[in-house]
Amino acid sequence: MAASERVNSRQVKSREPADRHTEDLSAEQVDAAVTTFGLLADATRVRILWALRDAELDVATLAETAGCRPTVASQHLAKLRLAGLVVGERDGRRVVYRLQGAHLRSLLTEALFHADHQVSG
Amino acid sequence: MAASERVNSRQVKSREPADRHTEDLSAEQVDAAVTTFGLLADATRVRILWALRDAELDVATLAETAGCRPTVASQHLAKLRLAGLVVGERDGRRVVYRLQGAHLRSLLTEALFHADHQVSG
DNA sequence: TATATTCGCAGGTGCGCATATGACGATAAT
DNA sequence: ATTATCGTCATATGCGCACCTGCGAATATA
Repeated sequence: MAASERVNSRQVKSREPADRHTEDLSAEQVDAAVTTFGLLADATRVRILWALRDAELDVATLAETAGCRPTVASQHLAKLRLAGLVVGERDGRRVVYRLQGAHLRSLLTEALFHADHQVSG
Repeated sequence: MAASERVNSRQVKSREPADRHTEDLSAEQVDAAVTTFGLLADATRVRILWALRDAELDVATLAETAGCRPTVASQHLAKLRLAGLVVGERDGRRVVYRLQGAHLRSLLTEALFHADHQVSG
């Protein structure tokens, strides 16, 4: 970012989430959304998250489903885990991952539905 | 899951969107979603798109809103236009942009609501 | 004048590779 | 029987390298 960036001084603080959609965006909100979008901007991660949409799977299974090597899947899962999008639980030698929160699920559905519209439209 | 599951041959044509969410993802679908996510993985573009959520604005206004220079805003708008997320119409010397399709709107709302949850949670 | 396009550069990211950590099973020594 | 050691499988991590992307500056176009 340039040093002379005009800071969007939004001092509105206490608003209901009901009319949040009318509000301007806070920097943290944009940052969080951008981070999530950035993580979703990868085919392998999308396939991994989609596989985790309705199941808890280990790294090897996710790798096979996503069509990548377990090492690569592990790297992606580490990023997703650090971002709080997934959680992993040890089960013996394996680690079983699952989605964190319901928002991501609906977000994925919405996005891929939108994508399907774009493809066939 | 056996080892012999590979290319999602896209022969399923007539499916209801209702059980689409149970389907496997096609490569084109993933590609389209990843492209969209990639475009949304930028703070300036998110702010631009959010500003276009319920209004039609020109480049200068969008630049001021997004906190960037008009040149930069134009570059972002060019990408968004090429991807079909926005459309621009000439109005004299200016070009007025607007969102294309309702899916993007709901996707933005969903994502930023998710982001807001992450921030305050 | 307002937008658009092109080019060059710095920064970020995914992948392949090698390696480390951790857990389970088997086997052998005490 | 206990435990110590080895080997292996599953996952995680660090490194180097191409590749992509956003910004700035200059230029073109309407």
